[in-house]
Amino acid sequence: MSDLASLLSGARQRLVRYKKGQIIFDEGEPSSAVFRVVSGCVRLQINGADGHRQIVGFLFPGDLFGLCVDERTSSAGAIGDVELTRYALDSVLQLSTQSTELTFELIRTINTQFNALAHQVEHVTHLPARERVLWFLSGLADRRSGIGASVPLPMNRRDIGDFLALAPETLSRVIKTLQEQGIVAFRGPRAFTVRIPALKSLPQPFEQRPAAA
Amino acid sequence: MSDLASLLSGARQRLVRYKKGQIIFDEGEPSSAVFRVVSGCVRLQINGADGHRQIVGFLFPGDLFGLCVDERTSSAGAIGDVELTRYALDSVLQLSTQSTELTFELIRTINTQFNALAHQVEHVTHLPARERVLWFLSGLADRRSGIGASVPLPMNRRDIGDFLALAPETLSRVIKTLQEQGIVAFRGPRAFTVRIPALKSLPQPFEQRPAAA
DNA sequence: CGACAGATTGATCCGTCTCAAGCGTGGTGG
DNA sequence: CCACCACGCTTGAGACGGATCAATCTGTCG
Repeated sequence: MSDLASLLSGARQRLVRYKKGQIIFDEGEPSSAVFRVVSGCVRLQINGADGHRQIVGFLFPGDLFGLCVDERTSSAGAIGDVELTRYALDSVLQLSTQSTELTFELIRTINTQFNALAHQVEHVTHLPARERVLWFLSGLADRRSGIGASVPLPMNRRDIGDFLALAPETLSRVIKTLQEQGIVAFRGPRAFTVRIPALKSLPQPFEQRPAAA
Repeated sequence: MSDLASLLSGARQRLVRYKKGQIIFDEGEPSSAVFRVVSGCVRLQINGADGHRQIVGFLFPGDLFGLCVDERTSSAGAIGDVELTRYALDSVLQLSTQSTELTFELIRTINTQFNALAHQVEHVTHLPARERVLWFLSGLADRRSGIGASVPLPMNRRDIGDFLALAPETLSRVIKTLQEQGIVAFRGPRAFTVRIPALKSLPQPFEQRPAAA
């Protein structure tokens, strides 16, 4: 399992920073770079005409995103302050013609994201609110810390709602119920603990990183 | 704009046929081939634990699908009888190390599908039933024939419902209303005409093929 | 000419959204 | 250092869209 970061070390790159709420790129823009999260959290989103927003993915440190051939197919924004490695697109594609490994990893990456999104649709459309939230929280916990530990929640309720297709009010109510039932425990709105491993059978909302950190 | 079919002509391939309802591959299986639709229609789907099903894409002649690195990340099934070109995966990857063009097109293809899925989520989660159906039908019409002409509908109501996250009953009711309003006209359950171009601003539910047939 | 799957229609129920109002907290400026 | 303000989060009451359950209709194929 080769590491994307080292495979990309030969590409033209630089470290970039974005502040909370800043837009990294917008749907429709010409695509000229690929990014990798160094620290912080990024959201991929589709902006509906009516002002509604659908978040199609959260990216965490180590994740690659923004690999589009011509146009950006979604928008990306910083959830909190973030640091990213920005790779010039032509340079990455260039490099991939010389490294089968890289090509392979690139395809794997997009594939993984497609997979995650496909399952997101499945869950968001077929699961009731309570199960959606549980799926999200336990998925986050699995990826970020593990059951039992305190898990940081970088995004706010609206972000979570826009990911799960729930109104913030509904989300809040569901979380309250979940706490009353002792299934999760919140320490403030931005950190929680999953008490009961519960539905381990649920697929994960985030890519299970194969390697690397 | 290079043609995927010709770029793949050097890969190990053969023509395969599936009959109506047959499974082409199942989620979790090892991935050993990529397919291209020759004739008929294929659905990509995620099977939920509770028997629910989410269709994450319909594939039409010319479309490439099933490019997964290790495991199949979704299931694929034949909607009617279909003919596919089956390319051996190792052979395709092998070829892509020699052809930058192919690598490029491969990435573009997955990218396009990710894009389509992302917008599907947006529409299915934020649009009311009526708009969802309209989006689907006019998207199909645009891709398959053009407004005004009679458009074949290869899939049944359940398939459409599972794509739009609507119960077949609701779908049926919406279609009835749309007909009464003179917006669409059905000639039997498997062919329709869009009377009013209506909301052209809606993004398309299917990849707008850049080239090829 | 049956038989069966798919499609339609009807009546009712329930989950979630919406609108509206409180609450808490962190940040800012006096 | 404290008071204020603004934003995010929570809580409540009500409305509504779509799901569900159940029955009937239609076309299609043997």
